[in-house]
Amino acid sequence: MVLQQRLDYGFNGFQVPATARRTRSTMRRAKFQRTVDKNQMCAFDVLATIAGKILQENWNPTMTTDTSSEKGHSRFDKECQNANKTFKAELSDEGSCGEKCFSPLSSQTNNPNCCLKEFPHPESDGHSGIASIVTSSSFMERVDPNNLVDGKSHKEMENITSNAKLDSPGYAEVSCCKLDGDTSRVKDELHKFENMPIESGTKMCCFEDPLDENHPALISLDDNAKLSRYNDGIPCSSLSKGCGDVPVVSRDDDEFFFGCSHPCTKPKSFRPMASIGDRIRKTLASKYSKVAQESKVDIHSSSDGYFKPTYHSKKYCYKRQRSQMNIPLKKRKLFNCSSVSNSKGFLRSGGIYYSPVNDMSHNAPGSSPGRMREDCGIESLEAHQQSALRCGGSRVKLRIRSFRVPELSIEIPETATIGSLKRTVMDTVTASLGGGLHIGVSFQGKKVTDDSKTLLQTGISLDNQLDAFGFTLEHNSSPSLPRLCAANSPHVPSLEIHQSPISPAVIHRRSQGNFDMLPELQVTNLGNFVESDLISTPSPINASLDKGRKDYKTLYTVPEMAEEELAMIPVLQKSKRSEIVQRRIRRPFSVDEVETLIQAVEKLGIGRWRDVKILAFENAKHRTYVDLKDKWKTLVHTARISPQQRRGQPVPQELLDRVLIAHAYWSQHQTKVTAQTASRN
DNA sequence: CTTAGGG
DNA sequence: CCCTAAG
Repeated sequence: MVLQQRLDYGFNGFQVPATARRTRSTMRRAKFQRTVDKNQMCAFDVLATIAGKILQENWNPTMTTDTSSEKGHSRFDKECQNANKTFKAELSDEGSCGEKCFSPLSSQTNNPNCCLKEFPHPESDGHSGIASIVTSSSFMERVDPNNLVDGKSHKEMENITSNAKLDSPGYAEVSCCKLDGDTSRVKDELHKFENMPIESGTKMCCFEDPLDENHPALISLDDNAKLSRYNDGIPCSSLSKGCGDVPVVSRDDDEFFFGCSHPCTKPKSFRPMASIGDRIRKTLASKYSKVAQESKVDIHSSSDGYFKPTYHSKKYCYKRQRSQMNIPLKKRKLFNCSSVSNSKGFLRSGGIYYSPVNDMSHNAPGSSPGRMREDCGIESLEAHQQSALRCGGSRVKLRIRSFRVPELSIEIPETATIGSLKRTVMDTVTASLGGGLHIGVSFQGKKVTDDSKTLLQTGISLDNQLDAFGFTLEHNSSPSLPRLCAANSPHVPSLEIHQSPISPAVIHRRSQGNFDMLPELQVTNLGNFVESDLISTPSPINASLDKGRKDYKTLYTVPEMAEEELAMIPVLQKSKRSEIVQRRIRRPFSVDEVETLIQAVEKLGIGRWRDVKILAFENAKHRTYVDLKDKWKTLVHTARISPQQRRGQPVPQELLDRVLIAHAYWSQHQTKVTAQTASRN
């Protein structure tokens, strides 16, 4: 058996650009600016739309190493093996919007006089939804790892940190994962803003220098913008919403909610989602006491060396989405927050995120640097407001610096290619985003739960300390613990270690509202902002806590093992934690197996799959009788279709003929028996 | 737990 | 290959 050392990457969140991206080279932060009329658009809608817009985009991971643009396997491998350098995982939009592909929107962002762009509603339905937008993106946020680990050098950490989030440019390189949005998407999504007033462009132009790289997204909200409409339970984004399984909510702007503007081929059951309001209520009921949900996306390589995420999608119904968006439809269950166990299933969604407070001007009073936020689903997004950004007497302008997605964890072999790594990251990211998102709003340290309140009623006004205003992205699956952007009462999660001979050691965080984690990690979590680590540890021994690593929040090490053993991990985790649901690795039946199956069925008949299993596949542990039944089903189907329609490893026609014969015989036999039984009765 | 059937 | 109803 070949043992293969694996690298385990723990991404504690990708950085998602606040708005559309421009060129990769400029790496500017997008600014996003909209105007909302009074009472026409609730705040949640605006945020939801923005978040959804961003997350709808197709992401394509781009790996870069070190600070240079050098790419390549050898370089990367070297980096990984040294395990003391950093890498950057940049997710970009598949090159579809490269430098040659400026949208009208982005192409004007450098012109201060033309920073606004109006996009009339494409549909000539009388609506005149127009939004203003300013883009000036800078997605590269760097951090000096040496400053994060209590002075320890980065090399001492013996791992690769990933995605530290600081907003100060000019630091040494650090690995980070980013999601770059496609500018054109912004334009598309702006169409969703119907019934919105047209605001004079000149009114908006003066807020910020579009060339300023640090300028985040801007949202212009009316003071009286209501927070209510979001209560209708519409998620702002849901990548996993295939046309079929997810209800397309009938709503004026439902097209925005993913993609299914075209009728689905198959109507499926309508499964309404819990409204955000309900979830918030539930959340408050368990305020600060629930276990922080944390999940990982584990990716194991199959025997063919191709890396597969935990889940694979089967259908792609996403508007403008490409095949890389492998969001399994069934996974939506795991995102459903109605069940705690389910919510733990796929995404280890309890990320702890350390909000780097490098921009002190935006800090809430009394908040300490390195304040910690505890998430159960998605990284809170930073929403900084600037009173200087006011425009008009009754509008509140918010600045969202970036959206972030929850922690991700992937695992790949050392020998994996960069392409494999990209695919892995891609799958992981898309999977994590697949559950859809909700927006949470907190103000002055308190979660705003009444969606029907206006901003004024909530106390959000121009003269407020706007920094006390925070937004969070929440998974649909999340139990939705409240997350506070004001760090007055951060609840520090605890740690919980699970180790087994096979399953990786996992440190789970548990939100208890108090400090009960290991002191060492407490210090770390409070004092550092490193978002995630890449830990390459071939032995579970390294998973122990006292390794002097102070910057990690999650340890997830996988011992060397063979492929088949590796596939057992989720099973063990599932049985142990009752949370991890891992799809088994696909193992196509060989011709020999098919023949064996046919022989057994010919002998035993259909419908005795357990006997077939015992008779013919006793030693094939990975073939359950359900598998055999399924295989027979597919064999029959295969035999009935034309050879041109068949896919996969071809099965000899002779075997297929036997399948048909046996199936026909036993079907008839069974029906005879049934008929005889029925006639007897 | 097995089986059957839809996804 | 997953999920679930049904027995």
